[in-house]
Formats: sequence, structure tokens, C-alpha cells
Amino acid sequence: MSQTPRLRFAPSPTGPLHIGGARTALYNWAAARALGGKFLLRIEDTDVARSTKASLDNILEALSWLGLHWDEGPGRGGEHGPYFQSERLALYARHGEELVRRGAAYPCFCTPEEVDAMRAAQEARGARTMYDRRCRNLSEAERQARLARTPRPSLRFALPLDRVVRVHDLCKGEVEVNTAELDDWVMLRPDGMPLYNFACVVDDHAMRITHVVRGEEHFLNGIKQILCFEAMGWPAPAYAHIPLILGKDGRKLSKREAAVAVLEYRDRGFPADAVFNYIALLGWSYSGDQDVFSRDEMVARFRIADIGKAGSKFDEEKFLWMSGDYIRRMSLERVLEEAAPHLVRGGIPGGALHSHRDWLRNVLACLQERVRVYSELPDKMRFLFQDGIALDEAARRNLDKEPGARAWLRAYAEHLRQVALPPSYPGPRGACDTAVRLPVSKYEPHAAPTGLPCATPVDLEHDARAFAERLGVKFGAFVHPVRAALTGTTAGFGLFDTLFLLGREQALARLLAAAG
RNA sequence: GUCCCGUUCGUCUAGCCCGGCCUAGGACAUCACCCUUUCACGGUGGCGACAGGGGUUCGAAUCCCCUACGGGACGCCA
Repeated sequence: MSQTPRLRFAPSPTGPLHIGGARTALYNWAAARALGGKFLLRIEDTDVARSTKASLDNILEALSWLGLHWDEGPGRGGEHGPYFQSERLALYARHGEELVRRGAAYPCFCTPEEVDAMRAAQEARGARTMYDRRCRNLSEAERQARLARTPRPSLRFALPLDRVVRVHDLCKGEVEVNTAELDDWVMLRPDGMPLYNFACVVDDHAMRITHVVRGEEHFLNGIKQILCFEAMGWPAPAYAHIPLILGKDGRKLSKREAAVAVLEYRDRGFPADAVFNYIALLGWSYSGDQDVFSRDEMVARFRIADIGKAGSKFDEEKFLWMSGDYIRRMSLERVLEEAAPHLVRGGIPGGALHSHRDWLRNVLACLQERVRVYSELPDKMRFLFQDGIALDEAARRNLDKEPGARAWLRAYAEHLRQVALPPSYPGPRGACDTAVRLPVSKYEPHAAPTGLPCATPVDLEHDARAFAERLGVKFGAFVHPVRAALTGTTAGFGLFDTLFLLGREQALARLLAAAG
């Protein structure tokens, strides 16, 4: 076993890359990295009717987004290409013939209709459905006669009868299967298109694949493939058949309960790193007490044998938590960059990204620990861009809770005229935003330079406390109506960060409007 | 139906291979409290599991058997 470890992800482009496929790809990728080998991508597009360009693009995009970069494959080339099975037909034909010569494969003249009928009859009898091998037992004369009539038959693998195959599955362990459980599977269609098991064997060999990590549904295919490798006289790779991802109800993950396409999570505003991390955790764990880890950390510890043997349920709550955790740990510049498309889609003026970058960065700083996905951002910052604000019900109640509240607001607005608030968006804010870093925390004393053209959030708070005292109002009571007037809601980030970011014109107008 | 695999807190899991360190650890969720101008974040604490039954053993979550339940496969799909 001195050969370079080579692993592959081999999706068929018949739909968008879903969570389960992504996890399979991820484990193959991680194993390749952990073993110091190569990770390749091979496209199994032999089902012409169902393969689409859109699916292919989706898969490529999703893998790239997740950072699962392949060393060989579409767009990257490599010595063992082409990496699309539909472009390797001559190879399959040649090896098919070879197997016929060796007596390990035979032409089958049955039509799909005949096979379907056979299956239906077996089903009706309650028997196991299996090809009855009628073409395997044809006499040589009969075979030649049929060949004359049907020059292009399909090709079936002549399965060794009644043999026990023992495999050491890297995930499942030792398993024995009697070939009586299997039937003579079709290797090649009459039109020369290979079927899964055959194309897989030919390509895994041609591409020097050493380890195959794939879903448990392929376990019996693994047995068929091992037998095929054997018939070809080739060494088979090591297999690991891993359990499937289940939905909340314990059944196969379905679209009903969660988004299944990887790119849907991107579009909902999950950071790629968080998706990578969460998917990795579905059936594998970094350690007993650490759930959040980087790609490098994972690679350093990953071993195929450690993949869990029981199916795991997909828990969107934990996924959301993890997404928020990643966003919180990210640099502001990165948040700004990654959130940008979501802001624009959410109706935030795209121009602000350029004209008010510093201001926006401050806004995001205040929101960073308050969202779980980027797409929650627009709704939480929209009030900063509006001219005036409508109050929700809870906010309205806060205006009426204290009898004098409206009067305080009017007085506060008047008072604020004397205070150097930065201009409201889209006015120019300049130094106010570059020099002041939000959010202001009482744990980290504010160190804004003096001589700023505007009051900082800390200044504003000192000022407001003094103002409330002069008014004879408890600060806590004062602050709620102000928030309601400024933001239209009762929730949000620090009030004086809010006031600072909202700016002069809007603050005064909203205070006055709420005062009635 | 037949064959294969699995089963630790509600969920993801550590521990299991190499029995004792397990009064079973962590995380999400949940509850309480603290922090606090709200919401979050953060902190502290609580609730909460070895599917059931038999063995083996001085001792079993860990080894063996049975049962139950769950999943997968049985395509000219992959």
C-alpha cells in the first residue's frame, strides 16, 4: 500500500447538491487531505435522461463554495481524465468485451419491458425480485442466433453463484454477503452507456482510486463492484459505507422539513465555514468537547474509521446557532463582504456599501451578535434608511406607559438641537464613523479621540443621563420611549449607538413625530 | 417478504475496539439566575440518556445471545 491515497466524489448531475451529498464529498475530501492524498471529482452523467447542465453547475458551485476543492476533475484537468463518464464510453466498451471474453459477462437480449414484467410477476408471487438469468443460460447456438437478430444487446455481469463475499468495510466493519442476494446486474446498455456499477469499477481503477467513501445505500453495490474488480483482475479500493442523514422524524431527510440543497443555505445567509462545520458534525465529531473547528483542525484529526455507524438527524436549530457563532467570531470587514449580497437583496441601498462603508461597518458591528444568518440583517437595519418610522404595537405602548413620555420626547428633541449629532444617512459622516468604533461597551472604555466633529455614543449617553435627571425621570423609564420613537420597535442594539448611527435629522424628526 | 446495518440526554455526540478512572462528559434546545437602557451576546446553575431482557465477569454503556424498534438494499437510477 505504498500508492498515493486517492479519493473521489462522484455525483450524478441529476439535481442540486444536497446536504447528504455534500457530507459525502466532505468526508472524501477530508480523508484525502488527512492521508496526504488527492481528492478528485468525477461526474457520473450516464443517465442521459436525468442529467442536466443546471445540476452540474449547481454541484460545482456548491462544492467550491464549501471550499471542497478538487485536485483533479472538471475545470482542473488531471492525468486520468476525462472526468465525465459520458466521455469515456470507449473505455467501458473495451472492458465490457474483455469481461465477455473471460466469461464474466454475457449479452442479454431481454428488453426493459420483459424485465419489468418478470419483476412484476415475481412481486405478485411475493418472491424476491431478481433477473432470472435466462440469457446467461443460452446455448452458444441460440446466443449466436439472437445476436444476429439483435446485434446490440445489453451486457450483464455473470455473478458468481452462491458464494459468500467477505468485506472489511472501513465504516461498518466485517460483513459477509452471499451472492444469492444479488442478481446479474446490467453493465452496459444497448446504446453503449454504462450503468453505475460498471462505470464505477472501470473508472475507480483507471483513476487509481484507493478509498471510496459513500452512502450506505451503495453497500450492496460495493459487493457487486468487488466481484467485478475481481473478474477484471484488478485490486479493489477500500470501501466505507456511511449512514444516511435523517430528518427530524428519523426518516430520510426530505425537502418538507428542511432545505436540502447546499446553495439554499448559502442563499439564506449561512457562512460557508459554518455549513462545512455543521455538516462535518453529522456523523463525525472533532472531540468530546469541541464542536466548532476549522478545516485544518478537522483534517488533522479526521479518520474514516471514526465516522459514526448510526444515522444522524439534521437539526436546524443547532445549525442556526453555529451559523450565528461563526458570524460573531468573524472580522467586521468579512461580515461586511459576505453580508453585502444579502443586504442588497433585502432592500438596503447598494450604494451605501461604497459611499457609507465605515458607517455600515459600525452598523454591522452592532448587529453582528444579534443575527444567526446574514439574511436577518436587512430587517434589523432598515430603520436607519427610512425617512420617518412607523411604530409597532409594543413601541406604541411604551409611549403611553409613562404619562409624561411624549413631553419628554419633545423636550429631548429640543435639547438634542444643541448636541453635535452626525448627519443622518445619506448625509456625509466622515470622521464620525471612521474614528468611532461600535458597539460601545461598558467593559471597554471608549477611547474616541477628542476634537471629533460630533458627539460619540458615550457622550450621548452621559448627556442623556444628565438630561433625564434634570427632567426628574429615571433613566430606565426615559430610555424606552426614546427607543420606541427612534426605531419603531422595542428591541435593538444600544440606544446611543442607535442614536449615533441614526443621525441628527432623523432623530429629531422621529422624536418630534412620536411626541405628537 | 428476504438480506445487511444500527440503537448513549428531545437533538448532535464523547466514552465502546483495549471491561473498573462513568455518581456517563461536551454542544444545541429548554428552564432559572447574573450582567443590562430593550433585544441579543456572555457568565453561572438546573432538567435530561446507556432501547428491553438474558448471559459472561469480582465488576458491563463497554463482551456474547435474544427481542423490540429504526434505517438501508432488492432498477437497462446513481
